[in-house]
Amino acid sequence: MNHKEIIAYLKQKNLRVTPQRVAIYEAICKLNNHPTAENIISFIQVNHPNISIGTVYKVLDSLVENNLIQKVKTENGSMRYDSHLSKHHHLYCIETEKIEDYEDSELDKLINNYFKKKKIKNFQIKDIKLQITGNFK
Amino acid sequence: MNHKEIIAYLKQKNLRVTPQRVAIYEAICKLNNHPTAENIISFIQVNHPNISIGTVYKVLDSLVENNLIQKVKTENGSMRYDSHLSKHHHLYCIETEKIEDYEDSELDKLINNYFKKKKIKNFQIKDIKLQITGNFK
DNA sequence: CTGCGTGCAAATGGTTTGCACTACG
DNA sequence: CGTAGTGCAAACCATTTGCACGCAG
Repeated sequence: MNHKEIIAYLKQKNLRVTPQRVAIYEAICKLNNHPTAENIISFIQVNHPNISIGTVYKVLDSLVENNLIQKVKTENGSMRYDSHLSKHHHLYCIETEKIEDYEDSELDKLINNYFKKKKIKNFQIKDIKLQITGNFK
Repeated sequence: MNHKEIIAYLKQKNLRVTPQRVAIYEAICKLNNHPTAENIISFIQVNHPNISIGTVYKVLDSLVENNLIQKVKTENGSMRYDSHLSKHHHLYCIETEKIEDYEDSELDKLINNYFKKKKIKNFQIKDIKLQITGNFK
């Protein structure tokens, strides 16, 4: 998604278009693979030296609220952000702490079918996410 | 697991038996359902008024390292502890933030079989955990 | 113009750390 | 007795908040 498209997208979502918002959203798109707030900040500070950390967090929150991005929590507690919106699971690399998206509609179907037959008692399922840990080869 | 058994268990794991350790491990067993460090501290402080927060965290770390308990991270980033060691998944209640264990060897078998056939390219799976979110009825 | 968005700096909160002291084995 | 464990308080670090100013609509 390029600059113009981002601006159009923000407008369409009824968000005020500010240079900071555009930059932050652009950063998340370019920094593929779940950047932390820190990653985003240092990426942006190249072109926006006076953007403030507080602002970044505020913008991230509003992007999450308006469903432009998703928040992913990690093993060590810090948050990561993902511009990839469709339902997906995550691969966690034990060694490098890298996180990658994993989409697999066949697997989703399998699991959904399983829970269609076998309900969990006293619990109504809303969503199922897999955390797959291992190593990239 | 009662007091005596806990002491025996710690010994068997080559851990020094101190009143603090016993109390903390006992607290986690009794406070079924994934207490936070804070939950544990306030539970223990009834009988051990001068136990220190730092100590609790240190003991929790050593119990985790020695495989007496497991660490579970939550949505909001704080850690929870679980004396339940066998492989299991988690049910997250959206409304109450309650976490419950979910064991289902049939499901595990299904998923393992699936990934035996369909490998993820460039990734070697070590473990798979499901986060099932929804509501308790 | 009006109010949302921003920058700054201080506050927060859960967790960690350093160090002198204590007590388990 | 020697060393691992403890208590305390200060440090950490990612994130949040409050407030005055600035800019988008």
